[in-house]
Amino acid sequence: MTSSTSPRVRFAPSPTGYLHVGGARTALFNWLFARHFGGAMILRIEDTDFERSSEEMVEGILTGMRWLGLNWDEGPFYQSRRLDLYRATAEKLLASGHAYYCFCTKAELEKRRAEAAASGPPPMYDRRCRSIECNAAAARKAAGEACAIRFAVPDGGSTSFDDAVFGRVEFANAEIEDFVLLRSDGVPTYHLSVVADDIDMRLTHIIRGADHISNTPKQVLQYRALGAELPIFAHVPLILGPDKTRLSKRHGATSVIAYKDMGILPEAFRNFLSQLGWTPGPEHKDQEIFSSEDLIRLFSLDGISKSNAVFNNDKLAWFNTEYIRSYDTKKLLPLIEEEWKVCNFTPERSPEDILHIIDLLKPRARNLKDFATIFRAYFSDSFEHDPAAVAKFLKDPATRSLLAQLANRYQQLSEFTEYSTEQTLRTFADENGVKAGALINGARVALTGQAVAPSLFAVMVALGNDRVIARLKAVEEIAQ
RNA sequence: GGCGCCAUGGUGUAACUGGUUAACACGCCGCCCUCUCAAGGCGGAGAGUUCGGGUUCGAUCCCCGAUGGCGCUACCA
Repeated sequence: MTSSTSPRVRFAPSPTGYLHVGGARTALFNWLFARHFGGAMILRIEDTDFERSSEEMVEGILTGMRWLGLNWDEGPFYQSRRLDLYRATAEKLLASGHAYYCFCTKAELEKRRAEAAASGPPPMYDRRCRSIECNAAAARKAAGEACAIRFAVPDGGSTSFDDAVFGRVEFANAEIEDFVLLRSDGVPTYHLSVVADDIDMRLTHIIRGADHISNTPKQVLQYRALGAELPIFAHVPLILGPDKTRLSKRHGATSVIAYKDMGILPEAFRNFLSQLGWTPGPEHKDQEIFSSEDLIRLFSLDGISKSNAVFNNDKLAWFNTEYIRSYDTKKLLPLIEEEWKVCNFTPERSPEDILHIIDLLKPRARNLKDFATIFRAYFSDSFEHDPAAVAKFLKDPATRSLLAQLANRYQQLSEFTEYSTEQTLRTFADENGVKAGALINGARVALTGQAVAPSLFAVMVALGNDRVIARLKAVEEIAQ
């Protein structure tokens, strides 16, 4: 592929908040598209709203992208450091008669808007400054009067574009306001800076949220006025909460990092996000688990859906268990160690034992946090017994007493294997006329603190005879 | 309000350019397995494709309208 046909895309978040799931998916789609075609992914920080932007949020966004494994090829570029480009672009538009100075102050505009709203008509800018003669306007500006620069939207006709997802979209020019390009303080608005940057950065495809569809004609108008070639627009449907309103804090976690903190695997989250509003086509309709390589190979704009998608936590949880289950244990270990660190938990087992235990446990883990909470007993002697589990399987004094006696049998065992431990327990149960199940269930709680665990005898071997014996002997001390 | 977009079970999606008992996954229910729970196996409930017209031999698919949802409507992005 030659460089002229190699696509260039960008993710352009505004650092007014952390990376949220909608933004993450937009970033993911851009990334998949770039990687699929061997193009370039550019990261641009849209921080022209100085009030609301912060360096901390930029860091948060970068952290989120790194967590998801979405790397970029150029940037991050900061719009706040490219002000000259925007001013020059505005000047160009001014010089070619596509823009004009507007001396209306913000207060005046607000007042007029309020009045207009009362009487009915849509509160669009009335274009009053458009009729000020060029020279007169220049003179006023030279005299020090504050002014913004507005784009002069054509009077009649319409503006349209062909969206790669939505098809042809058309807006009557009469519906488009003479929007501000450059504020009176010389800072560009979004409308100006996106276009100036998208042109300057030679972007070929603009993949972004569908909330920008209505802004697009304003941008198309600028491309034309600037004599620039239009990129291909691809608007991605929005991600909604369970109540079908736009995903927000009300619905719980919106920051991508919150999902990391919840114990979600980045690969699982990425796979889940990829399925929101995109499908690889009918030949893969029975498949939902896709590796990054699959996703990159299969991704295309045609697979993007037009309707909004609802974020489903259950489905995400399912992806997560699938990924944990099949994750390479050695690669899982550092992620689990991170969870331990967060919980101030220190394992007391050897590295080999830890690997073996993770292997045993990962098929039934729901998330990474499990290893630092309900699975503690496998890694350390300091763990709590779940009161509900104790009440269910250890409330009978006879069971407790038998389990303590069982410890003595295990003490005499010459080899401690799944087979020998099971035989010992079953024989012991027979001799005492109780069901093996009762002892197994009780032992499970005594050994792991939980009513749920892998096969008991596999657990015993993983724990080792010393711990098994000690914990069984201590069964009477477990609080009821 | 105006403008734009969208509309398949509870959720995510499939159904080649109109012809299928409308498919798959998550979730839900039941059974099997069994030392618990997951997993796994088997089975089930759940949509006639938002509604109403039209075109057609035939519409989830094309057209019109309605309804609903979402988006935009700032010197925010």
